[in-house]
This record gives sequence, structure tokens and C-alpha cells, in this order.
Amino acid sequence: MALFLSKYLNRVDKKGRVSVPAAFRVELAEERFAGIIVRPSFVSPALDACGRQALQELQRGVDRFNPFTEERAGFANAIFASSHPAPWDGEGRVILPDRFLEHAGIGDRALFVGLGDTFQIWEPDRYADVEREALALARRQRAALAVQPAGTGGER
Amino acid sequence: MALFLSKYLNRVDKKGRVSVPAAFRVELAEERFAGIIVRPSFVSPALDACGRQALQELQRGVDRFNPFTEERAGFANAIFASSHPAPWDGEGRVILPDRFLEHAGIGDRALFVGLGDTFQIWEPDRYADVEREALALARRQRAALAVQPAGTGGER
DNA sequence: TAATATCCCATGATATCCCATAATGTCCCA
DNA sequence: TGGGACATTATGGGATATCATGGGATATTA
Repeated sequence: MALFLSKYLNRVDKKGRVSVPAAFRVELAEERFAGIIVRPSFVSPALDACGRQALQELQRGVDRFNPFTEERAGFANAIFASSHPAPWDGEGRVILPDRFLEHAGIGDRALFVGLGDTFQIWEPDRYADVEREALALARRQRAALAVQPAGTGGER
Repeated sequence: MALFLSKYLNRVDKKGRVSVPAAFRVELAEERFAGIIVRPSFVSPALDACGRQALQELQRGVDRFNPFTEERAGFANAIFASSHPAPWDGEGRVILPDRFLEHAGIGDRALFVGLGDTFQIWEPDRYADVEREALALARRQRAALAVQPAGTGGER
């Protein structure tokens, strides 16, 4: 399974292209689809990204709901309609839709942030604040992480 | 299997033609029938669409009902009788029946919305409301999706 | 034969491909 | 262990292909 680590700051050129960090591309090398799936985060001014397989597994999750129900439609809209496939070119660059750049406030710099099985894309300055808070929270709650027995997890 | 993602806003020209987004056509490239199957959604002012194969799978769902029951007839009518095959031309455009356009309130703009294994076609302004509610639902109920088995998560 | 749909070609905008380059990393061997 | 050769990466830009769109000409159908 993919494991996205560390942070990478890349430029958005005037054609709108950004390099996906080589380390992230390696994690996705097995995928059929040569690129990433991006969507605006529900909760932050940032973009969530992952490989296509991860979304296909979500499809199975949505399939559990009965067809023609509001619940199912709601989730499908939130997940699939807002997710955009961004294939990369020969150099590993993708183009992000304008509406996504606006959501994240991204201009000509994009910060790729590894989050384990997914990663995010941030406007660098905005991320700096969030990171400070995240670290503080992690310090306060570190006990909660330590005690989880191996394997049961599933919850995040 | 086909996976329809993202949203695409296309124009309906005065001949009634609309381009099916290239990304969607790629998902349907394997199908025998070169086009899409469309029907008015029976819950929203929108059109449901998919490839021919997906409809064949719905057929199997309907087959579970006993023949000659009202239930079965009801679904069969709702699904098959109201489904219209729309072949695309050399440029990937289809013509939607007038009564469908009326049902969805579509004038000269059509928004194609990917919903995973199917997609919908909306009048853009009408869809905006749906999207807002879907995102609100997703924020509230994030957990319902994240906990799906296999532990792959992917959602945050 | 009228109305409609299909085919075919043209066009501008946009994305993709391809090549070049500088900077950084990596490797290998003295 | 040092240092030079080589590979990889991020980045830039020009040429090319694709896409959505428009419209005329031809074929279908009622």
C-alpha cells in the first residue's frame, strides 16, 4: 500500500503545471492510472489527493448503500463529483483545475504533504499555521496513539 | 469497471447536441454500444446516465422480484421504459430528447456530474444546491465512509 | 417532402508531448 | 574518504495533438 511521507515544495508554472514529488510518484507506480485523484478537502483550505485505486475502494463502500437513496447520492456527490483525475505528463507534472487552486489559495507555489495513505496539497504559508497546531495537538494527545493494540485499529 | 469522476460543463448547441466529456467517453470505450443510456432521475430534476452494461446489471437487480408482480413492473417501467439510448457522433456528442431536457430544466448548458459507476446531467444552477448539501452531509458523516472494512481508509 | 438526425469539415482554446537545462543527488573508484 | 562522473529531478518553452464547439451537406424517417 502507498505510504506518503514528508513535505515537498514545488512551483506552479504559468501553464498551471506542478511536479508531483518523485517520491510520491514511486508510491503510485503500480497503479493503472498514471496520475493522481485530487479533491478539495471537506474541512480545510487544502486539496486531498490519492491514487485511483483508493477511490475505487470507496466506490465499494458507497455500493453498500441502497441505490436511489438520498444517503448514497449524497456521498457519491461529495466524493466522486468533487474528485478530479489529474494524469501526469512525461515529467510527472499535473494540472490542477482552477477551482481547486482557489479553494486552497494556491498561487505559484504548492506544498505536497504526506499523510500516510493519502497526501494533501497546500499553499505553503497556510500550511505553516496548521502544522503548528497539529504538532501541539499531537503532543497533547500522544498517549492516545501509543496504547492502540496492533491490528485492531481501522479507525483513524 | 467504469469510474466517473469530476464535473464538466458543456454547451447544448441549437441542434440539441452536447459533448459527452472525453474523460467519460474513455470510461465507456470498452462498451459495444458507442453512446450512453439516459433517463430522467425519479428523485431529482436531473438525468441519470451510464453505459449499456451498467443497465444490464440493473436488470439482474430487477430479476430478483417475482415476475408479474406490481413491484417488478414498477421498476421495469421506471428504469427500462424510461431509459433512452443516445449514441454519440464522430465528435462524441449526443442528442437528449426534449422531454428529458424539460425534466432537468436544461437550456443551453449541461453539467455532467460523475457519481462513480454512473453519472448525472444537470442544469448547472440547480446542481449547485445539491452540491452544497452533499458537502455538508459529508462533513457531518465522514465516519460512515471511513470505517468501511479492508482498512484502506483513504478518506480523512 | 418536410423534419430530423447523421456525417463531415473547420476552428480556437487548451492540454499534451517532446526537448533542453540547471540544480541537486547518487554512485563508483582511486 | 574524497571527488569526479553520471543519473535524477524540477522546471521552462516550443511544437503538436486533442477537445469542445459550430455549421453546411447528406442521409433517414415519418
